[in-house]
Amino acid sequence: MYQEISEQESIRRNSLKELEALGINPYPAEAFNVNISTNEIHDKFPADNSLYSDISIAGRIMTRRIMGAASFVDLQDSSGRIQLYIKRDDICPGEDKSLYNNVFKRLLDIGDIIGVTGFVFITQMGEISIHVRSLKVLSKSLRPLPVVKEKDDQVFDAFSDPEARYRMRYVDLIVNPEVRDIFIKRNKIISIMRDFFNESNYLEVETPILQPIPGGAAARPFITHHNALDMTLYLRIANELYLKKLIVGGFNGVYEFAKDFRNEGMDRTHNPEFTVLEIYVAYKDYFWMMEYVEQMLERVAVGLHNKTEVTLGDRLINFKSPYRRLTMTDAIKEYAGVDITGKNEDELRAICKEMNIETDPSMGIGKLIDAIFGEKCEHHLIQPTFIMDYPIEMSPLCKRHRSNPDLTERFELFVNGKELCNAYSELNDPIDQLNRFQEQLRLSQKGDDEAMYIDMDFVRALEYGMPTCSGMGIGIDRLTMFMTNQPSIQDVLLFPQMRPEKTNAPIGDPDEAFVGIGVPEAWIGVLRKYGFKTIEQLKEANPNKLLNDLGGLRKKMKLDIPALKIEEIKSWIEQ
RNA sequence: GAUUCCGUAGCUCAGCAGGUAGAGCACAUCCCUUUUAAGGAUGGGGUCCUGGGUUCGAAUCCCAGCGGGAUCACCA
Repeated sequence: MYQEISEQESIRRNSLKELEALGINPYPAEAFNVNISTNEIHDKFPADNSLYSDISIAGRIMTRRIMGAASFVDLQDSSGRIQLYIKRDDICPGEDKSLYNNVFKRLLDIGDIIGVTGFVFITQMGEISIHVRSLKVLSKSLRPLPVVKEKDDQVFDAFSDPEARYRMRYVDLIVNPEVRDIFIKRNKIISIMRDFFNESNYLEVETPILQPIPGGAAARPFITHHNALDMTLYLRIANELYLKKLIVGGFNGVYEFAKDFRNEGMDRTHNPEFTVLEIYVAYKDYFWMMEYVEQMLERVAVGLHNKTEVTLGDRLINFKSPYRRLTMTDAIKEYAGVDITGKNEDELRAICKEMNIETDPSMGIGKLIDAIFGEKCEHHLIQPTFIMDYPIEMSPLCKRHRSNPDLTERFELFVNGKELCNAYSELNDPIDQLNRFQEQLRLSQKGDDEAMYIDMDFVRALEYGMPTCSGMGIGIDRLTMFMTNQPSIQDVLLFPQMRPEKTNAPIGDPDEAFVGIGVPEAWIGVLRKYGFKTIEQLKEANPNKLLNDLGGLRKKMKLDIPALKIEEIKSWIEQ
């Protein structure tokens, strides 16, 4: 196949061949011994300069400033950048200057990966740099990297096209250091949480992603098929039921950082696959869990920022505990100005109508209340706020409220007007659980396509007895968005879901095929430019028209190649 | 799904009362031994997203499609 490449790519491929011709392997197999990183040098030099006379470091060439027989290179490794000073007569001590003149100056490019040895010094301009004694090619880059420049914290020509950044995250990570930082912070968030749970002696577990019944939440699942078992399987929408089965099994506390999958819309806060932390702890209730969440988030914020306040857009969010607690009824009273206590379905529908909130007939009491809350309250909840005691219809896995049977012991934590956590005193009454599942079934028959599936194995587990228990789920992607001040979920996912790219696959027949039917090599490029990518296309052409057009192109492009004869063209086509 | 904006060189972008496609960086050749958005000289590089239409003529105007962003709707 033939792949169209740009001029710059073609130059780099030629450089690659030249390197090989010089006996330099552009992709060597052996390890390169690195004994220091760029940030270590910046941290410790020159206070501790005795250590930096014999260093060995590797990274990517990010910019070059060539000044005759000496050059400066910005080398980037995983921790940052450092300037290299490369002097011809230092890396080429003998008569042969080709390593500098040819290899470094001509055959290496921005984006190539090299290893160097040398010593650290400070230039006249005051920049800590490495005076290079030897240089080795570690990997040749065949595609030109976007060149981002910077002066006085002002960035020039940033690689900023979101589509290109998300599709080619590797390039984004190379040239945009703040992107790398987001993902380092994301990892740190998870580590802090994991440490926190482990200190409590809770057990990290793994539960099935392929589930026969997509339980534990209400959402449209991705559906797949297992061939050997010849059965439908679903990618999990939640792992809640499995984790609770483990509490039945006798673990005191279990947690899982889980990828969940939901076959729904995508936007700034939703990706079809996303990460959720769920944790379940025996003998606790939702009051205990609120305090645990407060401690956890405070610790994450301090771990990342050394303080509990976190900047989010033009707001400052303070994760210092305790957080405000508000029942859903009180929140609606406060922000919507109505008391929903004791209201039936028709009355709630009337309230919605009055407030211009859209409803449909499938909505029960729970969904109607949720609609009012979503419309009138959520966006007010900027600082971390626990909303407690949700209507029972909305929470089929949650324990009935200890003092009001129409409510559940559930809370959600809202931050910046968005839901961050969801937690319950878990329902452990197997008979009530089955009734609630059956109620969900009725809702789904009524037309609610988000009602839950019934998992009879889960009911059976509860029948063996689950201790009182509190569980909590928190969206790791959203938490990362809050903690790193990113407005879009795509910016906290390394590889956000995208529509397939227009194929950039190789098109057309290779050079050999054209040569095979007698086309002179010099003409192959012209034919491609003219639109003949395959032999088949060429054979359908009119020879006389082709002769005329190619002759015209030859003149226009000032090609220094022999003109074609009609017999030649006919012979290609007739072969 | 709706509305709206965008798609031009490797990157960032200009060009759009329709008339031979531009800049900076990057790239190539040359000069330059402590520079740093290095500098100087010269040069090459384009399916103007795709397909139709209007027109003597379309990157530019119109229609459709593809891809992306934003807003809204949907979404435990």
